Amino acid sequence: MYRKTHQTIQEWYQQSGRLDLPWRNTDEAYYIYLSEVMLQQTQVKTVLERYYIPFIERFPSLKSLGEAPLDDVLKMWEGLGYYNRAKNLHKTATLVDELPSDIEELIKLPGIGKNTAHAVAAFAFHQPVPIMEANVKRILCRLHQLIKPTEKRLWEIAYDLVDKVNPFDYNQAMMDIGATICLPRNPKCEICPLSDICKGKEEPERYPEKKKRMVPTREQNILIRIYEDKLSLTQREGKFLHGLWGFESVKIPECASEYLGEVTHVYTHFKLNCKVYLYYEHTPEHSDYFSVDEIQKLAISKVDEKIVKLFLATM
DNA sequence: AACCCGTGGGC
DNA sequence: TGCCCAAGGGT
Repeated sequence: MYRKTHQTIQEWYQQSGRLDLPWRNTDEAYYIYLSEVMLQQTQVKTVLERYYIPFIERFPSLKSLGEAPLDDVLKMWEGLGYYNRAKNLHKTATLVDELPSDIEELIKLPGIGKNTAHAVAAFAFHQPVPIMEANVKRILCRLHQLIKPTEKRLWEIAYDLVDKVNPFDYNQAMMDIGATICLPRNPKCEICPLSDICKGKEEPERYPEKKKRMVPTREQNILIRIYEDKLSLTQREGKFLHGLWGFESVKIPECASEYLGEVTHVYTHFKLNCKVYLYYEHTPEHSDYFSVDEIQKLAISKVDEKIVKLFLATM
């Protein structure tokens, strides 16, 4: 089954695949696992140019990662987004000495879902299983003209199509085909190695259904408390920007505070509009205070980075 | 199943 | 510009 298709995919991969990606040229399971977590909902270019190598240099082994303070891990993750990934990565490093090879064991670890478990199994342990990320999903939808498929159906198709002889190259190839040929818009069907078995190539952009997003706007008042030339920041505790340091959000700014200006930021699900106020404390409150230099050593989010810049620009 | 969780690329 | 979207996981 699919013998010819598998051969075509393998030939395409050797000719046109992204063979030089660093996580494709290592046997170290930790390095492969790390790449899978960093690449969740994150483009290859971002991970490749700014995060993957520095993170490995700072935390060269699962052991060193587990022994490090979470704040250090978050600092290396700063700017990459979805910070629960860093928290779960660190947690997993404290739980195991080595990554398990079984999908059932991998999926029990925090931050490893069905896809990442399959990816680690296929790429680190060369198991004959398919993966199921954004590129593969789009390809499978087009191959079978699926507009809004269930996860179950997608996995059935994936297991049917996977090349069990060379699952590593097959899975890497599928992602490359999705990233360079089977594009969301204007796919290059005329040069696609899968075009022989693709039922959706006449109207590829019909599959799968586009996501529609609501982007409401939220208003916030940010209060920068200053005491002896140092700024007050607190470490966030909820799910949002977990573990990162940031400025305080208040309902009503202190009446003696000075209006600095506005900062905006766009997230996936909402737009944030911050009015920033400055307030000089007479006595220190129960939060920590940092100089601008000291703030550089903390892990903070993009919004708070913008707020620091606004503060510096108005001084 | 649907929603929350960040940031930046690319058009 | 504004919008879609990216090697998803947790709930």
